[in-house]
Amino acid sequence: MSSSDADPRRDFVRAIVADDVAAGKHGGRVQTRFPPEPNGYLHVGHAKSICLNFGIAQEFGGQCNLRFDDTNPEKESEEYVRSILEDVRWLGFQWSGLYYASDYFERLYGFAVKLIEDGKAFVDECSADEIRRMRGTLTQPGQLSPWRDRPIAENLALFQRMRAGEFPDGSIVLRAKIDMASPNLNLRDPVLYRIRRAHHHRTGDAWCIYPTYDYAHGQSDAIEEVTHSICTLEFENHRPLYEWFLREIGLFPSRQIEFARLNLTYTVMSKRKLLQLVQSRVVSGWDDPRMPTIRGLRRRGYTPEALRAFCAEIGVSKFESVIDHVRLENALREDLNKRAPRRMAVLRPLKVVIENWPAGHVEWLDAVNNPEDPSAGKRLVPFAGELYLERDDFQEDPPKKFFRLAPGREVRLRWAYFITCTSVVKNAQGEIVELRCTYDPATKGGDSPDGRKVKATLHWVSAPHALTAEVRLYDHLFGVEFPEQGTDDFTTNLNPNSLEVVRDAKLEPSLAEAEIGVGYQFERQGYFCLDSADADPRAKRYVFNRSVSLKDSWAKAQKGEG
RNA sequence: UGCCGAGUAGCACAAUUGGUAGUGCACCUGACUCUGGAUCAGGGGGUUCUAGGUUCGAAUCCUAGCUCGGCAGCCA
Repeated sequence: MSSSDADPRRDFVRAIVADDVAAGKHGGRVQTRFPPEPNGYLHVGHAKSICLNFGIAQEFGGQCNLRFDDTNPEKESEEYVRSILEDVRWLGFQWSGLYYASDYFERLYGFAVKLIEDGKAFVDECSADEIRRMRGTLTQPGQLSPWRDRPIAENLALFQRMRAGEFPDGSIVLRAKIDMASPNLNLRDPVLYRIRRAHHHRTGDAWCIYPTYDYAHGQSDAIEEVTHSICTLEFENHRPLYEWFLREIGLFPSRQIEFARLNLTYTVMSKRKLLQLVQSRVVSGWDDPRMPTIRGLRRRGYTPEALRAFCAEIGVSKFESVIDHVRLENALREDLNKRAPRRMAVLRPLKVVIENWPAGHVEWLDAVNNPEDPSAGKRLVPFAGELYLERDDFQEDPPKKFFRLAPGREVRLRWAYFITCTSVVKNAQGEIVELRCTYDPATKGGDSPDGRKVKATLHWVSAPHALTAEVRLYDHLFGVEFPEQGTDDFTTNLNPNSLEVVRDAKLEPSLAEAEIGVGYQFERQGYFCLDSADADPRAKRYVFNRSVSLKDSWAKAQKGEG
């Protein structure tokens, strides 16, 4: 993690940790953990949690484990484990210990036996339906299970036989004996173990009983002696249960602290909904560049630095806020502005012929790689008698504030020459197909010795040297700020134009050496990167993703004009 | 019903133990003059939900009220 990262705000979680350290709690030791369930891909919301957990450990000289919360074999897989490992590393974090809740199955079983022996847990033969019915409601207490007072020895024997596979799936469960009248429904004799004959990605078929999250999570924290167990708000009501287990079993007193998960405008963040988008083919996969997943963002061109800076900037609180998507974009712009090499690319080419250019002549001109960073050096760009300009950079009948090319007008071609448009060539339909221009040899490099000014500098690409590329322009996946608001079906708010493919873009030849994972600024347009899945530069297949556009004040100005 | 959280600028959010209310977007102005769709600088804009209270001092603490949101699975 680079030292240039923004200082994280001192949020309420850090305040708690700082207080504990100052008070000498746990000898001043700080231990956190990031506990994903391997049932899907990580998204920016997880990045927030990762930055929080690993960040706090770093700041307080502590440690952060990566622990997979793999207690539900039916939804989990090795594929997800691998992707999560990769994403956490890519974000720039290194875990102290790599653990799996499934590693603790034997010990968790032992703790359950202890609870039974202490008369604090029992085997219940009620069905899931019955348990649900007897739990009571928000306003009424629940009823005691008829099996609640079974003798300890019988519970022990039954639990042992559950493990041994003597009962069918879902037939009986182990429950804690707490309080069926508690206003907190989580304390109404919660289930600790259920029977599921499912193949587990790590323990295989060794177990047919699996612990529930509530039972497994806190004990796993305690086993690792996690001092601060940071999770999201929906677990707040579970905290009394979390503490009950640690107290009754007599384990390390890990402390659970809840914060608000990340929400972003113009997207959805739940794994379930993201999965729905993948399965319904609205997107091409979990790594579709429009997805808020870590993989999607990476493929889109986001950098770990930008993501970390974003997380530091938004801070953490207990308020379920919705962060403006532009703040994510700004974090990327800020990062890439400092270090992305500049290149020229014409997305919608309009051919230009320089009439007074010596036939067959080619010049290689110096072009600065990054005006923000002199150490980035220069490159050479070829200039010949035919080139491409952006169609939008020419107007035959320009409105008042249009400063770019028009008949009779002179503009500068970046790093090259001043050119003047002399005529327009149209086809039978009256469409402009080509421009005729002249260049001023005295303006080589872009300065005119007589000091005359031009109002615009345009990007361009030499026609005979141009690479042809596919460029994918992305917009928000959803057309409204809050896709889940005011509708039962969030997909009705999908933005039909979230992907625009430009198939005949022209690139300056140096882009043939573009590398996957590097962001380039296409001047005056935005930041782009090679698509890691579909591009193959060695086979001359160039596919670029627009990571984020440059701020667009011209479009705004135009809008203002009406 | 219980627990928790939130009401702050047009919008979305901040504000370390009580000490001149900040950030992004939007808006306005200026600088640069080889990204005029980049970048940088500056500016306008708030009775901090209401009513009381504590205090030299309250967005922050207390009381009452109003409004809104989250959670309540043999998922995690």
